Order: sequence, then C-alpha cells, then structure tokens
Amino acid sequence: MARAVSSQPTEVELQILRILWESGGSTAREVHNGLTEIKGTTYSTTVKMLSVMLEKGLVKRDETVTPQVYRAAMSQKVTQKRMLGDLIEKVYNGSAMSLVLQALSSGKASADELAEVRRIVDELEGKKP
Amino acid sequence: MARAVSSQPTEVELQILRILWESGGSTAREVHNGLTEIKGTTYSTTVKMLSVMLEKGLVKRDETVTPQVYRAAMSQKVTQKRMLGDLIEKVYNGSAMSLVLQALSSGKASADELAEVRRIVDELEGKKP
DNA sequence: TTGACGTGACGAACGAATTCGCTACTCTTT
DNA sequence: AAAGAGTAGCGAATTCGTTCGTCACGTCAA
Repeated sequence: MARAVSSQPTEVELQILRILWESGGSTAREVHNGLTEIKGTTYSTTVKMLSVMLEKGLVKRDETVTPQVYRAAMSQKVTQKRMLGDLIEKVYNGSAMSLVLQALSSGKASADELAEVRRIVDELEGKKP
Repeated sequence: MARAVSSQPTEVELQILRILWESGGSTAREVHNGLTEIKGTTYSTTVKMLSVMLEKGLVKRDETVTPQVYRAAMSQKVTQKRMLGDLIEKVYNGSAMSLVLQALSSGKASADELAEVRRIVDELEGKKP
C-alpha cells in the first residue's frame, strides 16, 4: 500500500508558492522563470505542477485573462503557522518552547531581533499575573 | 523522473525514531508495539521500515544479541536542529527570528519557559557588545 | 491562409515511501 | 523429533511526487 496524502505542500510546491507570495500573482510563464532558476526544469513541468496544485486547492486561477494568472490560495503566514505546528508536533513532541529555545541559541540573531523577542516575552508575561 | 532523496527522515521514520529516542534502544517487536498503537500496521511492516532505515543509516543495529536491538543513529537534538534549519530555510526564507516570533506569539508558554527564553536572550545580548 | 509561437492539458515514466504476504530459521515445548 | 511461536529477510503491490514529451488551440504577422 502507500502513504496517506500529505496535508502539507511538498518541496516544489513550496518553491512555487514562495514565488506566488512574492509576486502576488503570476502567469505560468512567470512562475516558470522563477522556478527554472533554482531547479532547471522545463516549462511543461511548471504547468503540470500548477495544475496539480490547482486540484489540491493550493492555488487559485484567474481564467478570465490570457494568459491565466495563478495566486496562492493561502497566505504565507497561515502556511508557515501550519507547517510550524506540524514540525512542533512531529519533531518536538508538541513543545513549542523547546523549538524556540533551540532556534534562539543556534541562530544568529541581531540586536534588534533580540529586542523584539524580549518585547514579546514581556507582553506575554504581563498577561499572566 | 523522480524527486531527489530527502535528507530528512520521513513521517513514519520519525515516529520510529521517537520510539527509539525514548527507549534508548528497542527490539523490532518493541518498536512495533509502539508503532501499531498509532498506525495499526503489521509487524512485517515495522521490520521492513527498520531495515530500510538501517540502509539509510538512520538507525544502528546490535546483532550480537537476540532479538537484535535497534538504536537511533543520530541524537534527537541533532535531528531536531537539522529539521528546524530545513524549515527555516524553505518556509521562513532563512529568517530564524520570524519563526521564533511566530512560535512565541502563537504557542502557550508557561512562566518558567518564558523566563528561560528571557535568560537566553540576556545571554545572547551580553555577547554582542 | 499558412506557418510560427505561446498556452494549456494529458498521460507516460520512474524513483521514493509504505505496506504486506510468504519463506526461512531458531528456539522452546511437548 | 514434530509442532508452535517469534525473529528476520525478500520482493511484490500501490500511491505519491516530479519530470517530460506531445498534441490541440488561438493569435498574429507575413
């Protein structure tokens, strides 16, 4: 038998979504131009991927114009949260904090970013007591 | 054609690794007992998965004892860091901080955990100047 | 109108991931 | 020794993800 259908976008699907998020909407040709830079695949492959993603509901398509324009069906933020939650569940046994600690200690964070983290922590702590 | 070999453990492989990390080492039967609770697959499948993982180098096997004992080849921490880095790269465009901020603001963190985050931030900021 | 060119839609092909059935062995127990 | 039970190994079957080749249309210029 086989594995179940993954709810998460696959590797290539994600690369396409990133192109669409950045552009806000692109024709198959435009997606292909962005994709071929990193993958070297053919235009045919790009069109196929887009049609597969359309079936899965990962992208929407405006057919009233020619060429048709594709857009991501879900925002980048929502997709990120979904995939992050998935990783936390599957790899960090549901502990978001242990992921945060690991990301903090291993990543190179700028002073500004650290200050931002501190601000968020202050905000969260303020709600507790 | 086909996709490239994923460097990351797959879904089921991860579930098996989690069992091995927790136990420190298990027989095929023990892994199966843990796996069948969440998957309902047969013993045969478990043994096959273990042999595939052995080929990939994801697990090691002690053949001097009967039944043979399997252990994860890589620590949980290293695997987590590797998969986290992968997510940051592919989904967060390389920005670890935006992942941290999202995880912090969406997750429910305890006071202790927040204090721990604050401690890490302090430590990281101390090194800068 | 005929030919070149771009857009789209299929379906084939192949590797990877999963699942299992069957077979071969090794120990125990009668 | 013969019957049972558990451990391991192999290869087949299926589905998914990914890549292309090819064909059918439409549009536009010569």
